[in-house]
Amino acid sequence: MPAPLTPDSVLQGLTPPQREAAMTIDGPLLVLAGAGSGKTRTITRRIAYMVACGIPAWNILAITFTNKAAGEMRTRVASLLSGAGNMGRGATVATFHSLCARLLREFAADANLPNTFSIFDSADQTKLIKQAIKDCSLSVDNFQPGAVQSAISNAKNKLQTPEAFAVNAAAFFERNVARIYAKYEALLRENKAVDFDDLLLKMAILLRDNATVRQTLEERFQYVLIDEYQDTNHAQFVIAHMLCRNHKNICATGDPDQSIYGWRGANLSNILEFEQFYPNAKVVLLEQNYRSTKVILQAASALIARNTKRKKKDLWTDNQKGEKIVLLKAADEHQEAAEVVKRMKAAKEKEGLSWSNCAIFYRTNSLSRVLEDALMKAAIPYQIARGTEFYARKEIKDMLAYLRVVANPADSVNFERIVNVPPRGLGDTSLTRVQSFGAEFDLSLLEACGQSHQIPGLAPRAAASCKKVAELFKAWRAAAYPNEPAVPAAEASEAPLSEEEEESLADLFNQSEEAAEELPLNEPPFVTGTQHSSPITHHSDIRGLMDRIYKESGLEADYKKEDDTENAKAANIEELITVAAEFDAQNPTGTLNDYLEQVTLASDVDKLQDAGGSVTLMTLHAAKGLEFPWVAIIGMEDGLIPHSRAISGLSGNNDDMEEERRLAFVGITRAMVRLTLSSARYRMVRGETIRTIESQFISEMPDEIFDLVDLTAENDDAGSVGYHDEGGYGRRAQKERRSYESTAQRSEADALAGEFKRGMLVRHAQFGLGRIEEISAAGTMTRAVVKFQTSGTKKLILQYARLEKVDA
DNA sequence: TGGAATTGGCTTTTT
DNA sequence: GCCAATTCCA
Repeated sequence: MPAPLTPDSVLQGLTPPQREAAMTIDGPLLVLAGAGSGKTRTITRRIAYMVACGIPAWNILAITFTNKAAGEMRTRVASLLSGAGNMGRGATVATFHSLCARLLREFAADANLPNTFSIFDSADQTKLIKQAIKDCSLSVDNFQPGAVQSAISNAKNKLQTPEAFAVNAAAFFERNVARIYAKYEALLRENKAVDFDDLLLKMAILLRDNATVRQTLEERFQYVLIDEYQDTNHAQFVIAHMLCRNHKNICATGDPDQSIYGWRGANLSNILEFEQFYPNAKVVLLEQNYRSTKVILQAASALIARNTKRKKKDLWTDNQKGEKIVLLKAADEHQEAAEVVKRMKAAKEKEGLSWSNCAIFYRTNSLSRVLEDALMKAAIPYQIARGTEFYARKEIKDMLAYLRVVANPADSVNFERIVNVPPRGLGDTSLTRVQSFGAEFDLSLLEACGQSHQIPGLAPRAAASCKKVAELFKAWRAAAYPNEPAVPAAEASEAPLSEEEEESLADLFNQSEEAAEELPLNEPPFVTGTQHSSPITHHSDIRGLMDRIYKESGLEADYKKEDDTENAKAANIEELITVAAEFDAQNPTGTLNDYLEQVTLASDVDKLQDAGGSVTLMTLHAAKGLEFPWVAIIGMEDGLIPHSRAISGLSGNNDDMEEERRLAFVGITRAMVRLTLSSARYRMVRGETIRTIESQFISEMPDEIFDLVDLTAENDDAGSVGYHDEGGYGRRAQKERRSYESTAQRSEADALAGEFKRGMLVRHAQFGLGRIEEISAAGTMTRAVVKFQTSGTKKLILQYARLEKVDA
């Protein structure tokens, strides 16, 4: 019997500031929660407190950053509210993206969206952008899809429609992006799809322009809480504030020092200027840290103090002082990884930790490989926070593409992906014909396939193959949506195949038909052929649909005939089917769209298991919000942390640099007891070994908190060229021969990088006297940022700049 | 048309 | 060094 829920009982054990935050439920509230200050605890208690005060849970909306965080919050709130009966049920806890997806489905008509839209992931998006570029008769070489994609994404985050974007587009590039953007939007519409950014943009615009919808939702969500507010972008800002326009019951929690998503459009001023926006807002600071040792906190505070864009906040802790931070300098990345692993193992044994107490962070995903090798060699279990990796596999994407087309037959992007997978004799030439036919009569690719017999110039065999595919999809669609009248496209393909056509296709479709026949008739819920059973309406059966597609599409036969031994593809699909079965079990009323949405909006951290008994590897970004007793951050090098892209400072200010510093701060503050920061003197980057420089962030923290472990032989300056034994043969030798010159340049660059150091006084023939502010090694080029006394700050390439050292 | 072989390009972070 | 896209060949 859970204790009765009273406001007092809910607040038990909170500190005065936490209590104040939890008890402020009406009006705007900003909770500035330092790292490890018990924010989640405060938020969950706050929700429970509201319910205890008589606010029904279904009037409460909490928005988190990841699905995992949402899940955790849901669980914690549920256990706090277990004694609250009905009043405690029905709170909405979701991420911005999943919330918007859900609401846009509910208000599809108001949002001017088709009722079953698909959500395109970045890969789909890229394909569509490429097509848009081509459709604008521009070249993919001149307009890099990636660059266009981020330009469009930025525009969407700022709620700029193509028209609005065009108005502001002055330069050549922007003007063309405006055209591409408009075309891209048209293509999305044709595919009945929205991209990630659209979920936010369309919801924001709907709330902004449609008073009825706004009122409905404002009544539904009378209390709104937004976590990780420092990472919200403009669209999210608009959504949040439109939802609270009248009641103003908005609680934003976050920490400006942990804002690490500026590159994705997050706008730090959302949190910095919260009080300007709501002049009567209450602000609560949570400054006491319960997580880390004094030493770790000291390091973190010293580092973050270098930033200018922040709200001053003094973290303190009652925890013990703790051990010094290990500053590890290795000769190369292999030694670095081996040593980190060795020390982790030692710490585990000495201090009685479990593997799941340990985590290793890095700036870029590519750094995980060396670590994996080292961990495998040491036979240590590990997990990588890369849940999306599984979904990125070809066979998985193919399978999901089938499902996506079933859910949304207008999705030509995904249809194109699998129309010839497994091979069905539909190559480029055939497909182009189908495409142009579809374009002419305003049909989706699948619809065009259904009418393949009318397509001029299409080889009979290809036409028959098209028709067959269209029929497969018709059958799957009917099975998945038993209550739906047959779609027109399917009707168009009524004409039965001629005998000849059947015959000529026999070899292509042989396996799949056999497989279909083999399906046991009573194996629920599907029966072969066009018989209609309708289990889906009553019970989610993604698994059944997937099973059926796997067999009938010919994928299974295709994968299984592949050279025996390790049948990785088939195994992965089986894994996918297993996971789908879990979805069915957990979401009995879930639809195909729900499933696809979950899969598409899943993030890396979402897949992490808590007590897996294994070491956790992840990027610094993914580490946000987590904590571990033992932490190592590898690759503490200039160009990595801070990343070279931030150093080169294309944005012209040092916002990027500050964000990198915050990223390091986030990493450091994840550690509870032990922290190791490591760097490698030489590191292989994209197949080239480069000489590295220690991260400037190291020098921004006080020396005395470090315990230096230097494994590099200090005499390698002269002999550095021969450091790496190159076994030169094969393609590598070829490449080496070709790039002999650049190799020579590189050792010169290495030498230069060794010669010039940060802080050094130098003279330039043209710019005069200056001081080196940064040094960065980037491939064959070593760059220096030099602040000149009279000519300002310049970025120079050392090889060409001919700098002279000046002795003070 | 489809598979194999070669080449060029490239990497920051993710909903 | 790795991957995707392109080219080459049966």
